[in-house]
Amino acid sequence: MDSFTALAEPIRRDILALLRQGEQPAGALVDALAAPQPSVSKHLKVLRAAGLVRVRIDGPRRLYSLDPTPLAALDDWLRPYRAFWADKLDALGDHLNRSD
Amino acid sequence: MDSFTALAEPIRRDILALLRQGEQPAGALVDALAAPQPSVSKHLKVLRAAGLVRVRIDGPRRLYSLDPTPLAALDDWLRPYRAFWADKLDALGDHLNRSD
DNA sequence: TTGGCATATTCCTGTCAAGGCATATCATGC
DNA sequence: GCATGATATGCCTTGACAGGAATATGCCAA
Repeated sequence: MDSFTALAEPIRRDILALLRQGEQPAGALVDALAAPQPSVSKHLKVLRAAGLVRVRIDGPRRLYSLDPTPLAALDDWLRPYRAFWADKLDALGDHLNRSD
Repeated sequence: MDSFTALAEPIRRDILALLRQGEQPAGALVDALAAPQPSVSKHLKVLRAAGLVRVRIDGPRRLYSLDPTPLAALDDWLRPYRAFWADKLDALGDHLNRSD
């Protein structure tokens, strides 16, 4: 599954957001998300397949961490579009929300 | 449909890429993509619903153009992750700085 | 108003992925 | 080895969505 598709699911974006705090065991994610354990496990599998997270085995636990590579690729994908909202800012006078 | 989901379909990203060249009638997109006309029309509808394109009526034609607003939001969504690939360049695995 | 071109919509069907539940695997401590 | 906790996997059902073909709508010209 490509990273665009992997990111299409809200709960998977929530997982990534949680992993910004650093490496975490799967159980911590289950607790934080208040989602069924098998569901989280399956979403983690998708994120792994898309290269968005890495897993490290620590005894009985799996420690998940963010792998930013596909996000950097997404950033790259956005590049040719940036001129468009830069233009919009100039032309329409800064009513694009920059505080968010 | 949210923009993440809208962007998950490759042909829709192709449409956006074509629209970087500027406003174009639906028919030009059909030709460029070599896809069935109803298919392109339906994908344009999804892109419209997600706010990624605007449409302007010109006689019998519909002229589509890029609306960068959701892409700017995506750029914003990426922001808290940028530190991660910046860090990766500096020092591997050093995610201790919680800048967010 | 009729015909023709451009585009949208509808219906149908197949596929793929998510959710829920049960169960399997794996490592650890006793 | 056995029980236990942590995590993954399998099966099943359901719903969402894409593709294709046919048709509808809308606009214009003659």
